[in-house]
Amino acid sequence: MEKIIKGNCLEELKNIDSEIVDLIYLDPPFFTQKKHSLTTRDNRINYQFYDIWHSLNDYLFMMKKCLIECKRILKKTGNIFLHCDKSASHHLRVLLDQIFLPENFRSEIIWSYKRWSNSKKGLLNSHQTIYFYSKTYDFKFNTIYTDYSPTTNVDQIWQLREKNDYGKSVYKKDKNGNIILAQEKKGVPLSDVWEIPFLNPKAKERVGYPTQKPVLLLQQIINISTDEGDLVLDAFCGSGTTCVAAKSLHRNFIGIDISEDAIALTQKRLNEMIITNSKLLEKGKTSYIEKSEDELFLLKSINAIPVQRNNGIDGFLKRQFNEKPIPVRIQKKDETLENAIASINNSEQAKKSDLKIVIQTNNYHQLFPLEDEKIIVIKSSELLIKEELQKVNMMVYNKSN
Amino acid sequence: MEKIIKGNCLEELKNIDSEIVDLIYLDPPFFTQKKHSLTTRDNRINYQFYDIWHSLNDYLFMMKKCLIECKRILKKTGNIFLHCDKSASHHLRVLLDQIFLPENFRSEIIWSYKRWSNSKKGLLNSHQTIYFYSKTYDFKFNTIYTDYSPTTNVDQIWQLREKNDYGKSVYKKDKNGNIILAQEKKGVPLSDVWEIPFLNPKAKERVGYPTQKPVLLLQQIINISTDEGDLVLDAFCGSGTTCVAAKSLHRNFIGIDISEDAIALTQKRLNEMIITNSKLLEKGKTSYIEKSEDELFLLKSINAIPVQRNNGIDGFLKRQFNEKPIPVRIQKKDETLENAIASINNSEQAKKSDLKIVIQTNNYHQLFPLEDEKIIVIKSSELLIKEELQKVNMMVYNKSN
DNA sequence: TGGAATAGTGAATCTCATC
DNA sequence: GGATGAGATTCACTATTCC
Repeated sequence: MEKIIKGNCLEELKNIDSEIVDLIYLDPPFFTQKKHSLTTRDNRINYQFYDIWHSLNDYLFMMKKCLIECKRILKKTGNIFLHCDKSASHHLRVLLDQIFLPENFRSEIIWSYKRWSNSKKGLLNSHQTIYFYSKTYDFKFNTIYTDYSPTTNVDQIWQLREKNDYGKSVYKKDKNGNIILAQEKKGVPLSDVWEIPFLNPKAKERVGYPTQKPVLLLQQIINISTDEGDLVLDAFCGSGTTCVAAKSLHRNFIGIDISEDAIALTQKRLNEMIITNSKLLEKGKTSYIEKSEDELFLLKSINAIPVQRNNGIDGFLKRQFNEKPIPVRIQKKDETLENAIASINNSEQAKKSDLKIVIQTNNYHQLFPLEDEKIIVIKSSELLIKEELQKVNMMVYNKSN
Repeated sequence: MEKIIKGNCLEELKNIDSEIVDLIYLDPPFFTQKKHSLTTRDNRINYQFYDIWHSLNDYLFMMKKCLIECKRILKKTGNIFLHCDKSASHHLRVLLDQIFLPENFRSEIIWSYKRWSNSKKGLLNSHQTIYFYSKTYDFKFNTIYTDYSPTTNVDQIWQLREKNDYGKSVYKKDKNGNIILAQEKKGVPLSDVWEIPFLNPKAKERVGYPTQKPVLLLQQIINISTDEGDLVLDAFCGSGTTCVAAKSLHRNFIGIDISEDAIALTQKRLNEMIITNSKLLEKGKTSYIEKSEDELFLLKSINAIPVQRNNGIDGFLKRQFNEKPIPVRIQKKDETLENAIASINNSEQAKKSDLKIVIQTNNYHQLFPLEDEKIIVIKSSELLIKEELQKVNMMVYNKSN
């Protein structure tokens, strides 16, 4: 079943039979008290909706009525996910406790992401909350396993453990004192903090609808709480992300939205089914990091900001010279000092600076006298220490002769 | 001021003058309805406390009274951080809204960590929430800057941009078509999701107290919301992490706890922060909780192992000389080089070494020629750069005359 | 006075030139 | 031509300026 309904969510929910839905995902207005508006990239359609309410009670009253209907249509094994942000999350969870009861609270999922924004006085917001409740204790759940953390001790994965007399966890041993191997391990169960990249402004998946969520987020929710063929419902479907995710995972779905534009957009997306894989998730954050730990410490020790993705520059100082940035280049292990200097000079960005710094890290290659006023060469502290130690060793050697 | 008070938090708070505290951190029982108990590694002390309540209302009534007192003692520029977990966070935030008002809500901080799995049905719980409210709009806040994301390229942070006629953002150019460089950049402001490792069960820092929080977490809170000399209060101080963090950052503090054991433990931890030189080596890799970040980076950049602050030594090189350790001393901000050298020479531990290293970090005091063969003085990279920049500035000045 | 325009942001993508 | 990498681009941001 694929159903997209234009209409008021409260009224439309009333038309749905009881106990037939496996998963409800709700992404209602967050009570931001703002008008949200965004235009498609071709400037042809301006999507907007008003998240402005007379009072908090108005908002909560609407949400309460909606949640009551949701509970009714949910199967006994069904789950509900309510997406909110800091604006009203606490009030919404109080509602959820009222309607679904505290014992059916399953998780507070944190969707965390990095975002572009100007600095403000205070901390940069970079997460939203998704409350996960089930209708009963007997809820459907598929455990997803993720990779072990790199710091995990392999011994702990392979060996069975038990609690000793003091309640401490120790490796279990048989009568002969041999360790006992554990059963098959699948990885670490998925945690309740989900680092999923925010839908990037440049992503093809973006359709120009404000508050659009990444398909990946919805796929994860659908994966843990439903099986193929199950019925998914989104009562505020907006740009239709839930429907797209459900379709891609072969689930049945019902999408409801009050806006004509939203319904049209959802239909269009279902026909095109454009889902961009996050390159960042695919390749992993670490694949973008080109600097070694040593280089990072060195940069930090001179109060420089590290930059990746640039051949000539490793970072730049926090202070400026002539109101221009001061780029820094660290001599690489097998690089001559000349090459290091050439490298920073070739960098398109560094060319615009009046002063550049090269940090020398080894002495394998002698440097001919430097003419360029715009380049400062500094020996790294480690190199200086190495040189001094050599001097002292020489003295010790000479004396003992 | 350093004050550790044994007593009921409500009563003790009442004895504190109004509007004198800069930062309150509260880590109350979370309403888990459980008894928490943990034993020290040597099995000698069993710490425990009861987080069992007659009803949610009982719990909230206690917290409400506590928060009202907190508001009273907080300065007009003061901040409060309330640490909670999923058990009652929503109710606590409703309380905070009531007492501190919604407009003084600053952030919902997510402390996320990796944890051992006890595979249950559902998502692995791996975060806690810290609510950040201020007393007024005019609150104290120090922005901390973090590194740019590895996916960020230099070009855009380096170049000034403007909106063109179509409202698109493009690089700004001068009359000659050259790009214009941007202002000074400090990095990315700290976000509200903090990934700080949960106390590793084997960590030295761990003292055997249940619900113990990492010092790093508290240091971050103290850093963003107070300056040196400010007054920090923790009304449920437990194992005393807040006090340790406050002391390490040179803040005054008051810690309150009802448990005799907790008070004793806090005192013990505070006392151990002053560690005798003789204990230094046997401890080996001691925790470096009191080192400033700058010193840490400097030590790391020369491949040295940081040691806890003592009068003479900041760290040891990983390599040895004459089969003896090489201690390192970093010249402090307001310290003459002579004093730095005297300091390391006076250190009991350093006396056993054949070679010592002093890293000079400023030029305020001239150094007379050094006779001592056993001391190597190295200028820090930052100082070297500073000197070079001064030279260049002089040249620019002379030329223009 | 207070909403609207605007100017400054940086994450992560897309694009396009280069190998 | 596929892979690579540098550069440009866009926005559920935020603070300031502008009427």
